[in-house]
Amino acid sequence: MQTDLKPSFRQLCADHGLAVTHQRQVLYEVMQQMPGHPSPDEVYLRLRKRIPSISLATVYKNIRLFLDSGILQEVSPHHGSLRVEMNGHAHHHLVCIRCRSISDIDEASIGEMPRRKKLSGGFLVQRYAIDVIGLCAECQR
Amino acid sequence: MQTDLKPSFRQLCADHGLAVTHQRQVLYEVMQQMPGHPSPDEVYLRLRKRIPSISLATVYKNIRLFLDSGILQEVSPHHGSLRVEMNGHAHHHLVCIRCRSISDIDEASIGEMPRRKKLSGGFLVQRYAIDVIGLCAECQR
DNA sequence: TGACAAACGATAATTATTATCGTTTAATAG
DNA sequence: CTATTAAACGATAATAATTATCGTTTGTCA
Repeated sequence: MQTDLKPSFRQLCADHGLAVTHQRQVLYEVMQQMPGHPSPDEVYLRLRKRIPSISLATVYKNIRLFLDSGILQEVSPHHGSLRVEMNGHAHHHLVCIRCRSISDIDEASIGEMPRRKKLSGGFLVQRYAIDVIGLCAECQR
Repeated sequence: MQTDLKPSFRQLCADHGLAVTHQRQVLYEVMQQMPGHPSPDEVYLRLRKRIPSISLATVYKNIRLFLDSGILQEVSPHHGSLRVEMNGHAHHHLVCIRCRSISDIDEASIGEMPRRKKLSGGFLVQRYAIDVIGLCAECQR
């Protein structure tokens, strides 16, 4: 009996020109079973239960591959290294997916968010940080 | 002649219980002159022009101190390590400043952003990533 | 001014991630 | 169905970013 996850992953790989390996297949399945925002290490620990011989490097390599192919997305578009915010005014960020540049944009220029103090679940809102993700003028050619 | 930056920094330190050292003072001044989103290393390179003997560790220690005191802010509330987004639906994030947890919230629950295709400067919008920053129910006590 | 805690500089340690390389495996042509 | 070959694997070294350690120096406050 074939599970119906396999064919869809096989298709996904075909669409992106990736070879279908056992490791990749199980990696993908394991991640699907981890809702939320797992780190590569967390994925690795889970994956080892199904493929004890798997390497952490393989996990990193394939997660990067999935991200670069657009099969998966990162939680933060700029998680790389610490950046200090030196713009004192209320503003948000334009993040270019190609050149990775971050530029500032006035809150007024993109429209205000409807502000609420409390959200469902009792979360107390302090501020909104909005990343507008797309292509900057330069990178559109 | 005293520059009027010094007294305000002195006050800032007093408010947050920090000692006023020469290194800290110049670090702060240098960062103020770097609009945008400098990295610790970029700050270090600039700062060395004014205090050649300064250590990179001192830069890191004091930036962290400033961040923890709330004197400065980070560009991204979750820059730490790579996180994979496994929630397929359109959603945004509630980021707790205390426990660092990231939970998902439906786009509908926080109100829609006014969507535009193009922004001033020719930026081509692909999607919005919104972080609602504040305190989760747990951390409010 | 002098004592003491805090901050400094140098550098070791840690963590996250990527690169290298010899071996194994999947794709596919015959 | 098997042989060829490029791609992927596992182990591990290398790199980059950040934090910890520790002996010395400096700011704070009595």
